[in-house]
Amino acid sequence: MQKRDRDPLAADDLAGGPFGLLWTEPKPPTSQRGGRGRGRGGGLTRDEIVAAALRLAADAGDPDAVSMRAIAAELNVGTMSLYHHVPTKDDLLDLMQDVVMGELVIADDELPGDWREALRAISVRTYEVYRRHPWMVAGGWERPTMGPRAFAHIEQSLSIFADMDLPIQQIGEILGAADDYVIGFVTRQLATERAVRRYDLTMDQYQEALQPYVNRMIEQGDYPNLKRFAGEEWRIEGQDRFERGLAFLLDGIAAALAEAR
Amino acid sequence: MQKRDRDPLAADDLAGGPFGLLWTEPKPPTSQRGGRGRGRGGGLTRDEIVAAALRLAADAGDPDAVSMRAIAAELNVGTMSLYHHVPTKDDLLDLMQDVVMGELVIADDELPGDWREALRAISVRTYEVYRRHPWMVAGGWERPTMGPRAFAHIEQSLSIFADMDLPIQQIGEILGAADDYVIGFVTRQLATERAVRRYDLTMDQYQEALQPYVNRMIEQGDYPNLKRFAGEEWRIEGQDRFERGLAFLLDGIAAALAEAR
DNA sequence: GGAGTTGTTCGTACGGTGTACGTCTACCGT
DNA sequence: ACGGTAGACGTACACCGTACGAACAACTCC
Repeated sequence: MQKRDRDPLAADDLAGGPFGLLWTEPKPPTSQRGGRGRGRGGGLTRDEIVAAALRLAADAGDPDAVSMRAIAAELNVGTMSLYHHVPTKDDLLDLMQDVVMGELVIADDELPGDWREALRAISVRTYEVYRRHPWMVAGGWERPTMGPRAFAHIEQSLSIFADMDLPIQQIGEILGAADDYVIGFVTRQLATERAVRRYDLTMDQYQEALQPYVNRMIEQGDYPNLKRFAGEEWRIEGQDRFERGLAFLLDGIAAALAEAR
Repeated sequence: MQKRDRDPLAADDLAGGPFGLLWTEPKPPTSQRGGRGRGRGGGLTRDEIVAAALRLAADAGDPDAVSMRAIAAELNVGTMSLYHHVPTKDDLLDLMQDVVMGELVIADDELPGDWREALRAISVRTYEVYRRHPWMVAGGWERPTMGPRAFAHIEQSLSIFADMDLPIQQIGEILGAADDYVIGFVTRQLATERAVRRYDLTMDQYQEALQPYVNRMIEQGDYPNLKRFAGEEWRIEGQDRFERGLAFLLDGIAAALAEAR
């Protein structure tokens, strides 16, 4: 994916910096038409493209399934037609990402009042959303999401500390740490699953294959501590471990907040 | 990158499962020769390939710089020659990854005796290593590293809890949480930097461009909490924030360990 | 109504990727 | 001396993102 030439002095750039391009100047929804023939107002919209891309990414769990050609085929449209609505594939990924960011926002009446529970809820939600959209972890991430829905998410995250009068710096540290943990967990979990899929195994088969290999390594190397646990069942767990690690983090944050008081 | 056909019943597979292939059956170091002409014993070795790939990945920070053609060119060798020493590019990434895993291991006399300080040291080291090798975060990750050097790293991680008599399950949770946090942090940090590079800006320019955009968003939307902090300086920090978040996590772990006692 | 403008679609082409397949060559064991 | 073979290599295929420019329908203006 090579960088596209961008005139740094283009009017749009001056208007809103690199950020304004996508979000502040949405293409007007061209008048719908039945057919998709050539000519003006062909009915193809940016939203349609984003939706199709999301559909492709969801159907195949594989992020590579999202290619400009595939999206175009999905919409019965020439590949290059897409580029009139989206400057670059990276930008398209940004747009997709922002749609997903919408799923991060928790309904107001479901957000706990206690900051700890609220942050836990948001983190769990984030975890679930990333699991639902693995391409967001593997692909994209070219730009820290700055679309409108991302703002809504950030706003909600900030709101849970609203009545505590903390400096923004500290809030940023806390929210950042939680985000880091979540996406780290998902990244590693997805990596394991991709590894399993690479050999067309199930998770159980993978574990079974891993065991004798590890034993062999232990035998022929000097690993006293590994050896100590060699016999025991060693499971790669899912959401369980996620909650545990998150609890560590939240406890640590709580301690820091209590101390500062 | 499409999956390569793999005969699931091949002899090697049965010997060591999917794991044995790369690590337990290294190609013998063929007798070195001066020239690289055709014929037997051409002097090209797996180690050489891995080294060249690492060199390429390091020179250009870009993980895309590592292509089979580029590696071959670096070695003055035909592209397809590489495939006699490495089954797949993914496997090559695994090999590269394992070399880097070697950098994770801390010299024994530098590893603190206290578990907390030791885990901190390992996490910081991990952070530094991933920063040095950004391609490991963006690329690879197809298989949780299981090479010899990875074992050394795991062994060292386990060693810091050796005298505490904890169940393996709990140790796994703790080490896993630390790893998750670290790679999450690096992933997000690298993402930001890649975003900045996408528009050929420096970090400062990026921050400058971000500010007015955020302000504009705040003005035209309903973001009371964001608004509260709108005026304040908001910096995207580096290692500082890493240490802070890590401290949260370690504090939480310490609390859990103290309670169990 | 005719002419020009403008917005959109789309075909072709370029340079890149990973790698399957078959061929060639120089060494090795006999 | 000679066949077998390990290893290097050329070609080709199917994919990717996207630059470029032509084709065309609808709108605006005279």
